[in-house]
Amino acid sequence: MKTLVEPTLNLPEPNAHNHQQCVHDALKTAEHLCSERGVQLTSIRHQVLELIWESHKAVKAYELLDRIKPLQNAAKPATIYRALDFLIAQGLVHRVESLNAFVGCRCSGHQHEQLLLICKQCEEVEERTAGKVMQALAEEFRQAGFTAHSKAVEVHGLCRRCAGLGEA
Amino acid sequence: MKTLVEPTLNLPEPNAHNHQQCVHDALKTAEHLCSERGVQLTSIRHQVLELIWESHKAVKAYELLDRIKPLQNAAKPATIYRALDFLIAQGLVHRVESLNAFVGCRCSGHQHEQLLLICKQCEEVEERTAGKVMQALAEEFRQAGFTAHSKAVEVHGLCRRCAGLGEA
DNA sequence: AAGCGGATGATATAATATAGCCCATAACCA
DNA sequence: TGGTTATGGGCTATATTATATCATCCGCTT
Repeated sequence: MKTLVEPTLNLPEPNAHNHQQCVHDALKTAEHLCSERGVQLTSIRHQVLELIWESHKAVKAYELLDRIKPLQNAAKPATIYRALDFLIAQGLVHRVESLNAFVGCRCSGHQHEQLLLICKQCEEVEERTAGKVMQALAEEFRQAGFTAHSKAVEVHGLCRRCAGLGEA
Repeated sequence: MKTLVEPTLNLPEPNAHNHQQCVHDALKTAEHLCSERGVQLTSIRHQVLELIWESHKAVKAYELLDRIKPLQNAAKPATIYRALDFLIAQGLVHRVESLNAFVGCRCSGHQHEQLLLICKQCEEVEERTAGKVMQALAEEFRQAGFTAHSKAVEVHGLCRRCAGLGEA
């Protein structure tokens, strides 16, 4: 299986962190989880996950398709959507509803419902556990007599860095 | 301008309320707001709004298109999307991101960010102000240094009635 | 070898949304 | 009066996102 990494070359890497490490951890975690669960993190699925983790931006399905073609010549939309379905089912990827796009999940395997902070400027998505928010939601559900199955809390705005640059 | 109402005939109207009154109020409110704001609630926009309010379910753009054709023979996708853009900008309609669908807004003209409770069974959307949730969100934003521009809090699950029926 | 299930290949098409150009109307102003 | 602009909307085309369906392959079990 070919690999994709090509250490992000000289892309301006926005948030100060060791992204290679970050990707590496995410992939290792995914491998362990799938192995534990007895599900197959196949070559295609692994490649899609790797592509998603190339940045912390939400990425579109057809963008993934274009980018996987050099590696999987036969790739078609269904190829990507099937891989995404799997990755989402395993909690390895979030679907960002408001963008029709996908982002790597940092809390893979945990059950936390997440808050996604989506920066309009740099397009990066920050994931937060936001316990208080989820508690307050739970109380709303109780009052409304609503049985929640899935929560999508997506907020668009400016991240700290981009807001800071705007002011400067 | 033709009208659409045809008093919901014998559709099983789920939630116990006077829906005709409900629609009437929504339309009147919309008319007043647009007039106050000096924007045009044109015939097409009014018809689209009326169609959206036919139920409390989220409705798809192309469903609206099909349903408006008897009245607006020339209607094309852009006809609907333009009307929707307007109605959303005026806060008269919510876009439900997780469904790519649209629902009438009950708090038109107010600035409240809303919580949308979307029932998987009856497909109705309940809108709640959820002050505590929004407060908790605000606190998260502060911690994250995030400047929020739009919040979409959409939850899928079962409404009180449908959950009740399930148990029964 | 036969049969099974999961993953993928291959083709087609459905569903959702926007771009771009033109024209009609109304409001405003020189 | 005539020019100019802004807004709404018709029309054609096309972009983008997503799924359905059937065939094939591969590893595993019997």
